[in-house]
Amino acid sequence: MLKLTLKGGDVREAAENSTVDSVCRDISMGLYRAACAARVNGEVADLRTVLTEDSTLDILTFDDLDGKKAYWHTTSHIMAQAVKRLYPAVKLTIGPSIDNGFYYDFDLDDSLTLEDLPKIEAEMKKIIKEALPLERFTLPKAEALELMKDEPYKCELIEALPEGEEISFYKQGDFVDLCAGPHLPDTGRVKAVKLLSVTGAYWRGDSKNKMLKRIYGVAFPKASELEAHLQQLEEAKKRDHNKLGRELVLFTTSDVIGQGLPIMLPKGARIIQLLQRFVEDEEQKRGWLLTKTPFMAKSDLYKISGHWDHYQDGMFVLGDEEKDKEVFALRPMTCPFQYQAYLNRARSYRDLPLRYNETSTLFRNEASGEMHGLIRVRQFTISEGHLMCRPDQLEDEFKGCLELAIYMLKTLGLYEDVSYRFSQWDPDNREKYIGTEEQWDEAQGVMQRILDHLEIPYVIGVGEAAFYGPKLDIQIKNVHGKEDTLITIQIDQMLAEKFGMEYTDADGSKKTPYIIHRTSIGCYERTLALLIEKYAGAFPLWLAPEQVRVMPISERQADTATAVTEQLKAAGLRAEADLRNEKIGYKIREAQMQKVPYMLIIGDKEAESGTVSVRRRGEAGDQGSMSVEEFLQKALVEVATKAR
RNA sequence: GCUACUGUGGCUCAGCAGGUAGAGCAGCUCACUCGUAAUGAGCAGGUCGUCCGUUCGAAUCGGAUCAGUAGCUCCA
Repeated sequence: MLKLTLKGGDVREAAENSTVDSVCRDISMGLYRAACAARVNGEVADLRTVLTEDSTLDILTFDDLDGKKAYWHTTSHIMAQAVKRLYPAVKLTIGPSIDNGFYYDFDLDDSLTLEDLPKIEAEMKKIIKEALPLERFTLPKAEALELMKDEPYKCELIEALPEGEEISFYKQGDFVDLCAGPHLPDTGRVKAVKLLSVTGAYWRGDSKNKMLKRIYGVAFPKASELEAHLQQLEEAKKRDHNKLGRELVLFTTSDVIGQGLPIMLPKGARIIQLLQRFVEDEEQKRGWLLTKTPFMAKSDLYKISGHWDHYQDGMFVLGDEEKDKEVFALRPMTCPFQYQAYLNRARSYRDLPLRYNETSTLFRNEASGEMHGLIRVRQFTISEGHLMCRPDQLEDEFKGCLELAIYMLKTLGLYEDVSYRFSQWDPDNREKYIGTEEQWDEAQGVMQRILDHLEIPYVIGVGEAAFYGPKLDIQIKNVHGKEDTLITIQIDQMLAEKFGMEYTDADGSKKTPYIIHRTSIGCYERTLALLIEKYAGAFPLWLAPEQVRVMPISERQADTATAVTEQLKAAGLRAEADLRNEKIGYKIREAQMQKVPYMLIIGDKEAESGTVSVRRRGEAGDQGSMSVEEFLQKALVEVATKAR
């Protein structure tokens, strides 16, 4: 008998060579039905795995991440089988599970659109009904290639595997796929499936390769869970900043202005102004010195920095090098400009750290398909900063930059939604970067020591570094689950060297300073986008473009309403009066839709007693009456504390 | 840039086997007027993204282009 240590620490006996599946059945039929995969001695494995030794055994259900992955991965195989049945000429590539479902990439010459998905779903349902068992087998490389001889992409994958390795396959009915597993025991385990979208995707993620057709989908053990998930996707779409931001008249775009060039309307511009004032004031408190540098420079500057060689496609170049005496380019980054400020005079070790900040507008010629609402644009304004310091100051200064970023995120209420990425270079893609291997090892080593010392929980992003150095990126997901960088803090010595930046140390020797590139709140457009989604347009009082709407119940209180509005405005609140002859319910409805935080309602009773009936956005009914002064004090405190 | 989809008044949409546009909301005007998410009536508003083509005739068909969306690649 084998001794199996289960999740709770319970030990269970099982006959030698029994399968995980049969152990599940012994434990309970409920578990047997819910099981998706197992973790045997820490390794994720199929339920059909044969147990040959004493082991630890975790049964993974759909509630476990790895259980979900097996479930979705099997669903992707079912989809591939269905597509193969409907389109026999299709060539299979890869089809993994992802965070929120699965996809499969197909090479198919026929067109494939959203309208084809129900047909594929119907075929999948047949396969599910057939409850085909998934059987695992392995082959040596030569035989694997022979088996997959009609699947060129599979052969390419097999060729890349090391010699001598047994290659695993999964077979369900007449469908065989190269796959490491694990998988559900049979296709009948999948219950509710929905195919969501069909898009293009490059083979092996390389834009030089052929573009394949990718189908995304999701599946759940219960139809009700699928329904709830689809409902959630619909709800998320309602928070989409690109829709909400336009509805709430925060921004717009114009065909004749161009792609990636949003127009900030008064309400959006006000929010950005509030954010900028907040950031600049906070940076000043923390010892940052504001610069204002030009939006463009001669090509000479970018030739020194390396932008000309490494970033020219991303820049808006004004003029033609062949014809014109001088060629300019709009700045894609602030670094070389602020370096010129440093180079203004000789620097001593006593001058360091030197912290330069700037509310900096940048221009990047993004490829046409990259633009997205306010998240990815061609002109944006960033809370930029460059900090020059000595090696002995580097860690403290890095920490200071990080603390500032965290303070900003916490104030905005975004902190709980972010994650850290340590973005490193890709040594196999040298032409993307400047500097030597030694310089990269050095810079990344320094950064890693600091991150580990500060106990920052990060994931490593290989190939995500800037061309001049490694980055700590603070990542955030938008309403569709797509991740973007909100904030970045970088360590760089290479550009400092290129620009001949130095300081005189205590011993009289010339040294190159470390430079920290950082942003405190990211770029305002992107941050605004994420705030719109975070709050579904209902901004905290301190950021709301309109903070108070004053509403007389009838014409009789119009003068009082005007006077109250003026009083609030004089005290610094952004207040508007709604003097239209509309029913009070109608006015409230409109203010609610526009997400105005406070509504002040004035009837005869209030007008006579000098009070207002206060209603808070999103709440049913009024909070009660109070004097205008009392409301004003309350509101001003809420603004000052930046309450959320 | 690539693969697909989309583009009708400020917004949401109808009209599309080709015969020169229709609704609701918003706007404006008038009437009503004291109580918590839509008071009533009327008016006005569109060269159907743009350009070229097919046709006696195009919002409807074809092409190009611009813009938007999803994803890929790239990136803050």
